[in-house]
Amino acid sequence: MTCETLTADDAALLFTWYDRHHRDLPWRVSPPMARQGVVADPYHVWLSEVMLQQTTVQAVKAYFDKFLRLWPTVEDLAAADTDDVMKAWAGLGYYARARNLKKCAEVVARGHGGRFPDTEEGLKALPGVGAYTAAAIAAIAFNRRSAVLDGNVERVISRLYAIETPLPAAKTEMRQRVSRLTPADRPGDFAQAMMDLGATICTPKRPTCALCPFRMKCMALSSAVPETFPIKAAKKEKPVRLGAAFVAIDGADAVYLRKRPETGLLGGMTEVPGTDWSARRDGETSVDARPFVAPWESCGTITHVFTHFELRLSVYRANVADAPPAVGGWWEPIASLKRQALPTVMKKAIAKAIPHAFKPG
DNA sequence: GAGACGTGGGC
DNA sequence: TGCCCAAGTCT
Repeated sequence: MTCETLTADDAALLFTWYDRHHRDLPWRVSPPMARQGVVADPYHVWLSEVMLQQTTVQAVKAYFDKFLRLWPTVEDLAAADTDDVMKAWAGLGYYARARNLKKCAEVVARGHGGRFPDTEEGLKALPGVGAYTAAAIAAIAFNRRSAVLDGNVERVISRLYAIETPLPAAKTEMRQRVSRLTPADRPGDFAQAMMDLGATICTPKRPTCALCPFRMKCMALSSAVPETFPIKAAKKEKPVRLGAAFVAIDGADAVYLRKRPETGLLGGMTEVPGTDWSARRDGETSVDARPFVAPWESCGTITHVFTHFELRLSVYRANVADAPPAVGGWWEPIASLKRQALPTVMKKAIAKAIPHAFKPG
C-alpha cells in the first residue's frame, strides 16, 4: 500500500496538473518555457525565496517588484546602502532576512564574481540560505535534482504517506520521501508543482482532495481525515510584555527617531524612544526612558503580537517647541516617516500619537 | 532540539 | 475574538 516511489505515471499526473493549474508568479518561468530548458534568473529566484520564508505570496509580490526596481542585479544590491535595504524591507518582518540578504549579495558579487553558486552545498553556505532555500534555488534556477521540503511539501508528503511522527521530528523521513519522488527531468517544476499543490489543493484546513492528482494513492485520504496531517508538537502560550513609547514632536512637525541595535528583535530597524519590553513595568514608572523633559501626555495603548510574545505598549506624546539637540537619534519630518525603516509596531505607536502620520497626502 | 525572530489575513 | 497559518534560518 505504501508508495516508495512515485511512478512515471504519477509524476506525469502531477506535471499535467501543474501545467494546467500552476500559479503565475513574477519570479517564475512558465511551464512551457521550462519544458524547453529555460530556467529562471538565480537572482530573482533567490530574492523571492528569501522573501517567501514564512511569508505569504500576496505580501511578497509588491516587495519583490520594489526590490528589482531599486536593485536590478545582485551587484546593485551589493553596492546598496544597508539602511536603504532595511527601509525597503520595512513591513515584511523577520528583519534578519534583510540583513542577511545584503550580506549574501556582497558575498555573491565580490566573492563569486556576481554568480550564485550552482550547487546545493555552495548555496547553503550563503548568509540567510538554509536547507530549504538552497534546495529550492538549486532545483529551480540550476535544474538540480535536490529535495525541496517546505511547509507545503511537508503537508503533501505527510498526507500522502499518513506520517504519524509529529513535526519537526518527521522532517528527516519527509526529506527522504521527497528525495525519492523527485525526478531528474524538470526537478524545479516538480518542486514548484508540489508547493502549488500544497498551497491550492492540499491546504491546511479544507483540502479539495477531489481535485488532487494524487487522490488515488493518498494514505491520509483513504484511511483517515486528511486535514489531521501533518501532526505537530503542541504550542506554548505567549507571555505578555509591557512597555512605553515616547513620540516627541518638535516645532517643525518632526518626530524624534533612533536606530535599534543591529541584532536581536527588530535589529537595525528604526524606533521611537521607549522602555525595554522585557521588564514587566508600565510607562508611568519608566521616567528613565523619556528622551526629553517635557509635558508627556498619555495617548492610550497599542497591542502588537510578535511570534513569541504579546506587547502592550503605552504611548505618550509631547510637543517640544525648541527641539533639544538630537543625541543618538534624529528629527524626522512627519511627511517622510513612511519612507523610514519603521517596523509595523512602531508605525502603530506613532499613529496612536499622531493619527494622520501615515495617511496618504 | 528548542527558542528567537514579524506581520497580515482567514475563519 | 483569538487562533492558526505563510516557500525558514540561526543560535
